[in-house]
Amino acid sequence: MQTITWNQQVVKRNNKSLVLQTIIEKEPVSRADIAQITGLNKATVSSLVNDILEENLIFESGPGESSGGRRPVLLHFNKTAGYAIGIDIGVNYVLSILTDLKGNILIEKNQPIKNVAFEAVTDVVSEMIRSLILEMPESSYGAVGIGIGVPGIVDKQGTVLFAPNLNWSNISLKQHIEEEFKLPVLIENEANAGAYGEKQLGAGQSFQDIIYVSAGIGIGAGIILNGELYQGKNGYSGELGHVIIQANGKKCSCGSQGCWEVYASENALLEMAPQQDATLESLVALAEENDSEAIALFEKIGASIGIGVNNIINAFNPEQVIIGNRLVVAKQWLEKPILETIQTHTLPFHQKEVQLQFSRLSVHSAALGVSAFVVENFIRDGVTVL
Amino acid sequence: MQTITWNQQVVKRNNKSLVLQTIIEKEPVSRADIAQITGLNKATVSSLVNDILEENLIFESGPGESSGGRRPVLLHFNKTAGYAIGIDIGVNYVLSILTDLKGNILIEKNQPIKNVAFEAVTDVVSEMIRSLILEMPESSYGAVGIGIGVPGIVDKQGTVLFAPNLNWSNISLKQHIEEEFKLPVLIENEANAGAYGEKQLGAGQSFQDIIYVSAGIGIGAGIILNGELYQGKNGYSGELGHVIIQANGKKCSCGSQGCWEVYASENALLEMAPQQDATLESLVALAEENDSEAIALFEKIGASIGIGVNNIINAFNPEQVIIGNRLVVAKQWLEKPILETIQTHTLPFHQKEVQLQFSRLSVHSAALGVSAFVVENFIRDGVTVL
DNA sequence: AAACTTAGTTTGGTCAATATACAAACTTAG
DNA sequence: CTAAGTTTGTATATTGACCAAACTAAGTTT
Repeated sequence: MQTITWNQQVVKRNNKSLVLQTIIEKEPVSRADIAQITGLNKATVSSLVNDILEENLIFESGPGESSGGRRPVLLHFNKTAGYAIGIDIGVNYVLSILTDLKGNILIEKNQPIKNVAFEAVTDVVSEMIRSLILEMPESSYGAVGIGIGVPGIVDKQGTVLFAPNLNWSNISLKQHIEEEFKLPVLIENEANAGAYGEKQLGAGQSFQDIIYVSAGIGIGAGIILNGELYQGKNGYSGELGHVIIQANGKKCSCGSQGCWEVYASENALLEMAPQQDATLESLVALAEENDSEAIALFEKIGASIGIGVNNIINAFNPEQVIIGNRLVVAKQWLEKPILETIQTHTLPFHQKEVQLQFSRLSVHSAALGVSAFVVENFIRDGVTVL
Repeated sequence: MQTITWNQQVVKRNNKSLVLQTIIEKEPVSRADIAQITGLNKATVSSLVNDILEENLIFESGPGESSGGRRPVLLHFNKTAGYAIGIDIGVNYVLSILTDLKGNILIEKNQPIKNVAFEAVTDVVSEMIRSLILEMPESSYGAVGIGIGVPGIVDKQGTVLFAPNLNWSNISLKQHIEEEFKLPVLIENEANAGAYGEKQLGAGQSFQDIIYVSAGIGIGAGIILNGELYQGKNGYSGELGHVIIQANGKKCSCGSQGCWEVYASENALLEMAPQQDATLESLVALAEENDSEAIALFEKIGASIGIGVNNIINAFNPEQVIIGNRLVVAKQWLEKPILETIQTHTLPFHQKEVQLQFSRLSVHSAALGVSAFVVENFIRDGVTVL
């Protein structure tokens, strides 16, 4: 049984968080505006704002326009009160970014990797973090945390249980990085991270129920319900790539048969290509030259993606489906077959208002997602403790 | 933006609810126990308990066992302070129950129907409600509400958007019943109701993430995440019966192809049966006589159910999957092929700890689910208003 | 210049939770 | 059969958070 008791401290913490969130979303904004938006009393807002001012998370600027009376003091979110580090570990690269508290990228580093052994990768990651911290501007709070996205199954303790493409299993990544840097560290599945990134900073900002499909070498998915990432029982859900769309179909590397990703991923694309040495990029190049074979290939993949998206819509009835990761470069040829498949398969009631979109943050979805996560944790826990 | 402000009233409401919930779950229980369990101060508990006593929702009984000091006053939930009405509208029957506030069934009425026209069905429903109210014992609050489960898509306003098997569309059921009885009315999809029933009173009581598969004439699903029913954007989610498990497969009545329910529902079973006039009951009778053809048929259906359950587990990573509704009578022959399909298809990490179970409430899942919903709403809203 | 508006602060009040002290009722050791 | 210790539950005063209302500040409108 969950035993959360409610008292005045909880009330204050929540209201303070509400005021801060309002400032972040609506800046510049006056105290009077906040009172109006939140329904809190002017006096309460004033008091809470003063608390937050002392914490350096917001600042005042010169008076704004009068609307017929005294001019308001405008409040702004101090997005450079601290910085977050976001890392995206891919199968053949490590991408790292330093962002301010609003998710703007200040520094970006990208390093190809060949050796995917745990020690080799974490060496690269550590080195990148060190250099980001060195190059970071001065600020009140410094680095507020490190977020890492991983292409694999991660549990709630930050252990990478299984990452087939990296050949990792049971790696205590969070503990390892936390010990080295003594900062809050958070590990998330790459698709979950991408979903959160798009929700906070990209294509999904005005939606509450979003499914983000990470269509890359395999297929993963991040599921956002009621505005929050759904994590399943053990923290690992969203293995939508292994939903069966063809009973007794082609063998999948997971041991099952007929999984979605066998028909709709980058791997599926390359396997179906007639060329021996095809890459996603080479096929896109062909399609751009109007090569009908390449275009037909993309359309076939698109139809298969559509089958899975149909399943997602019927199962979750989300407001929005976002397609992300590498296959986005072929959007031009994929979009139509996906939409057609939905139109001919999905229940009309579910189809009616759902939005299909492609990633807006491109390669940064996952890194921005974990960095946004870090910021959220900092704002929620870190500051109220002060 | 959601603008929930927090104040002392909210605190009190939540703490009061916490205390009442504790009494319901742990009765008989003393004030001191509650303070210990909830973390609230003894005095606070005392005051809140007195409030709830005045509302007649709990009562005191003689002193309990001493544990070395003064003997405690035991508190009990007054489960007969009011009664809830639960209705399950099926394709060829209407089942109605009167329950106390703990979900015990006091009166049950079941009436077969042939005419599924809206007016005919609501006449039956109204008549049943009237007679239940007449037969209801005296109590402080009387009938606290009416819940109705419907085999179709229901929106958050209680309108039945589409119920193919009843041939209903756009029926303002909630409004209609509310006007007649002047009681709170709540409409829910049959599978959602069943899921909630099993969660509160049946097989799912100790789990937080549950998928309830309603395997009947069609297939529906109720999705419980973090202990709460997931309702999707418009209140209609969980159309898992129309997830595609065979791309370009058999035509489905929904207009799509290869939907799960085309392969795994009661309809699928009857269609595959060699006998012209087969029914679920006749096939079960055959299987009980060891008819190998009938048994093979159930096993085939079981394997198809397994494919869909695999998809559910990989997508949601739930703690428990409950199979309910009519096909449960064939549990004996279905269980093994379902489990085998999961073992050979589902990701090992997801498979590891998930429970597969069959409904414990049998035909009452849905009716008990809506009735439990009514009780919950009453306890949460109804009483705090007093 | 007077009247009105709007922004933000100060003051005093209310309410819920809490700490503390205490009474009631029971057990146990000698 | 006491006396000491425990446990349950209540009474009282305090704390702290929000709020309403009065007030100051700084503008606009007529």
